[in-house]
Order: sequence, then C-alpha cells, then structure tokens
Amino acid sequence: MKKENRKEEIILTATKLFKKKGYSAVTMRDLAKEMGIKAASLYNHIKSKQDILTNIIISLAEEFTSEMNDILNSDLNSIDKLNKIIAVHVKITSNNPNGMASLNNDWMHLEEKLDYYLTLRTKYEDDFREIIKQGISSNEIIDSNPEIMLFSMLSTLRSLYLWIPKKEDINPTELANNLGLVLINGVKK
Amino acid sequence: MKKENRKEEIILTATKLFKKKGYSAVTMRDLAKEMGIKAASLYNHIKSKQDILTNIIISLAEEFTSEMNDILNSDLNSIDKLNKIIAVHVKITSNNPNGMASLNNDWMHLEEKLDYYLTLRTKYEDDFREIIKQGISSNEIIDSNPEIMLFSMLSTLRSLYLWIPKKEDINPTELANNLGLVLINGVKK
DNA sequence: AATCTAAACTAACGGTTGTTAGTTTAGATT
DNA sequence: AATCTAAACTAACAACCGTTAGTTTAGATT
Repeated sequence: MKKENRKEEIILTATKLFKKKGYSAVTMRDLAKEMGIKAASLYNHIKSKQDILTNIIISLAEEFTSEMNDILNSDLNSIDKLNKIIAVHVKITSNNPNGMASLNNDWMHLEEKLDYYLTLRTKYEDDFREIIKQGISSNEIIDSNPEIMLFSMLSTLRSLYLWIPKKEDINPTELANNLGLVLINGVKK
Repeated sequence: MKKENRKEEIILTATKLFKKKGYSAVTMRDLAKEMGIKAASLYNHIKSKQDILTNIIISLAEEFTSEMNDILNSDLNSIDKLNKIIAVHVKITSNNPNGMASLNNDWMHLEEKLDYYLTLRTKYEDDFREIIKQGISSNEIIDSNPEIMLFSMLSTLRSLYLWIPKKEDINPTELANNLGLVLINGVKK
C-alpha cells in the first residue's frame, strides 16, 4: 500500500504546520498548499483533519506509556528511574519535536479520543509521582513536596520540544546527562 | 468612562476562553455568548479580536520586563536574583494564570505587535542568562551549561499557569520558596 | 418633559472553513 | 490493447468567520 506512505507524508507536514500555528489556525488549504496539491486531494489519504491530530497525539502518548511501563518493571533505584525518564523524554522529543508541540498544546482539540488521551496522561503522571514518593521513602530524595518536584521536572521535560530543535549540535545522550544533573542536583554549588 | 470597565470584563472573559481552547479556536460568537450578549455588541467596547489578544499579552510582557529591570538594578547576589525571578513569576502568574496561557501559547498570533513582543522576550531571556553566567563567575553556581540551566528554570516558571490554579490551597510565598529550593538545590538528598 | 448617551440589538457583508461528489490522469497489471 | 487503480483534479456545499451599519432601549442629564 503506497497510500500509507503518502498519509505519513501528510501527517508529517501537518505536524510541522501545527507546531508553527497550532491546530485550529492551520486550514486544510494551508496543508494542501504545503504539500503542493489541492485540499480535496488530501481526502484520498486521510479521513479528516481531526484524524490527523489524533494520529499525531495518540501514537506519542502510547509511546510514553510503553516506556514508563518498562521503567516501572525495572529494578533500578529511584534516582536512576528518574534519569531513565529524562532519557525517554529526550529520545522521543528528539525523534519528533513538532509532534510534541501538538501533544502539549492541542490535546484539548481531540474529540472521540480525548478521554483516552487523558487516561494515559493521568496514569503517566501518577506513575511518575509514585517514583518520587518511593525515592523519598528510600531516602534517596529530599523530603520536600513531591507535587512541586513532579511539576518542576515534568514542566522542563514537556518543554524540550521548544529547545531541542534549536540546539542540533548537542547530542541526545549528553543532553540527557546534563539535564539529569541540573534537575536532580540543582544549579547551586 | 464606564466603557473601560466593560472592556476589561470582555478581556477577562476572553482570557478565560483563550486558556481553554486557544486564541484561534475561540470565536467572537463564543465570547459574546459567554458574556450574555450578541457578537456585534462586543464592538462597542473593543476594536477587534486581535486587539484583545494584544492587550492580554503585551501588558504581561511589559510587567515581566519591568520586574526584571528592578532585579538587575538591585545589589543582590546571583542566587538571590534567581530567587527573586522565581518570586516574580509566581506573583504575576497567580494574578493572571489564564493570561499567562495566552502569553505562552498564542504569542505567534500577534500581528503588528509581534516584533515588539519578541524584542521584550529576547531581552528578558538575555538578562536571565546573564545572571546565571554571573553566578558561575562568582562561584555561586556550578560551572555547567548555562543554556541548560536557563532552559530548565524558564520551562518550569513558564508552566506555572497550568499548576497554580489547581493548587489554590498553597500560598504564593510558600510556593516561591519551595520552588526556589527545588530549582536551585535539586531534588537529590 | 426633552435630550443625550452607553450599550445593547437585528441584519447582513464578503470571505473562509472542512468536506463531499464526481471526473481526469497516468502508470501498473492483466 | 484493455483494464484497473492510486492519486490527483474541479466544482460546489452548508456552515461559520470577523466585522460593519444602522436601529432600539433604557437610564442619566438637562
């Protein structure tokens, strides 16, 4: 099926445009023009505009869920689990920074799949929080507000999509390491 | 002029809707319905949809600029300057979390004022970066990549708008203190 | 009582939206 | 050579968009 190739091209182009202007501001005519075809032709490959967004977001959300499950099933200590989470965010974001923009900013425009997305997201955050609490119990992490620590780390990781494309010179492994140091050890000497 | 009151009500309502769905997805009819009037009536008070967005974003951006200037003109050491920056973000975001959503997510839909906004933002980031570098020079901050430290702190601070409204029980001063600890000292024991 | 005015209203505009229906094109398969 | 099919096309749709023009309403000022 060549159709799948073309569909992926369309989704990739849409992802780029969604990053720049947001889902709602991108029209099917914008997308078609960027592809060099007419808007109606898009419908030979995709079901709807909605369908494109769903495709972008759900596949990423499921990737995060899968990686989190691997980490939970590992026997790493809490700090190393946090380092692993950081590495996962760097990896997934490096592979598709534009898609991460949609995940972060346009999830509310999902329709049928909105509830499913929210389920995955809540589960991910719960798992993340549990790792932090576990680290506090085992005396690896300071006994401070776990909610604030979760929020701070997750905010930074969710913003990677803005930052990674601007620093193509830095390599993902090195970035994950440096980021781990800053997030886990702080900036103070 | 009573007109100013009504205008502010409209902007406040628009800010709430923009937070929920983004600027492009909110129509003037949505906004009017939320106000309990007809779309055309909005134009007795505001110039255009664009004008509302500009109003929301530019006033916030100028507030940040002004606060940053105060910090630069202070004689605090670098770590205390960082703590001050954190407190400023918590304060401004607490006062207008919905507006911060527009600042973060809809700035690209500014038209005439886009260049001005970008000038303010770049200046703010440059000043922030310079404080970090100064802290490295004076041996207060670890000699790690300042770009990564800037990115990490700024990401967390820019995400406060998502978090503050969900935690109304926490007081702003306490939040700023805890956040300062986490961002500056890290989470590791 | 007559006048003014802020703020709502109705009606409509030209343009844009996502999408469908039906048609054409050109290369691959029989 | 005849047939099939993926993928483009043109044309059009009903709905919705931001905005303007002109009118009505009701309370305050003269």
